[in-house]
Amino acid sequence: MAQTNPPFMSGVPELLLLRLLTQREMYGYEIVKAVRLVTSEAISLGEGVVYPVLHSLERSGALRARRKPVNGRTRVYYSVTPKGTQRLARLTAEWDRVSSGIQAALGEPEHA
Amino acid sequence: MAQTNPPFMSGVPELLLLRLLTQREMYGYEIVKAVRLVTSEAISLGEGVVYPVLHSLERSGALRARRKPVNGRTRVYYSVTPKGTQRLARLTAEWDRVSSGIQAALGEPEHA
DNA sequence: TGACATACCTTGCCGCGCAAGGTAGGTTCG
DNA sequence: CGAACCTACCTTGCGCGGCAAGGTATGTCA
Repeated sequence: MAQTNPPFMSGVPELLLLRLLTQREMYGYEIVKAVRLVTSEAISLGEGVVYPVLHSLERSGALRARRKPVNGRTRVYYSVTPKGTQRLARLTAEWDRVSSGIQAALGEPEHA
Repeated sequence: MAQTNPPFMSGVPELLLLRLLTQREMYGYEIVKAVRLVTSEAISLGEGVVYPVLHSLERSGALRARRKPVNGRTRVYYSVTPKGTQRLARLTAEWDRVSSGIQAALGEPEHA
């Protein structure tokens, strides 16, 4: 009863974060709000999603973290490494595959 | 620590099955193969996904089951009830929202 | 007889995504 | 100076969705 590979629909938060960070360096709290913005409120990831994903991406070498004091408060800025760029490419391709597959299914005539 | 509402990316198997069954009455084993077909191999749902979803949709009144002997073997054909049609509409709308949100995020310029 | 396809089903579990809660500094305002 | 609220970071705990695996039974064809 092994659960070998991840469910086919997962990994979207990861995809979104990598994509955002490709455009510019950002910190967690900022990302939480940016996600709502760029997805036109369609998707809202809480901090309980964002921070863990950030940490795991850093651990796997897809992101680099840089602590930076701003106004006497510390922010952790993340930027995408080459490894992260690769990962983004893989996730994007997979997303395209899956979503266009679903689109195809939905696009079929209502009655055969 | 309550888990109130379902994760934003879930319910795709349900969506797919309802959509297929809208086109014609089908039985489980047939659906397993149909999903691969209509999604151009992009998505493959095993029987361990399909049957439980079928049962839960029936329990909730979205599907009606009809046992029908074919070649001395019994098949269970499922068809969509009005309730199921409503559910399909809701799921489709939600999928459109989410997937176009992601599309928007992915479509942004690589560097700001 | 064995192998393979059809056709149904359930069990068990992994891990994603999430709500909730916790810490701490900054500002604003009465 | 306390209260209320925003910024900014974090972890804990868990529900449940999706899945692999395994189980039953009939049909069929070499």
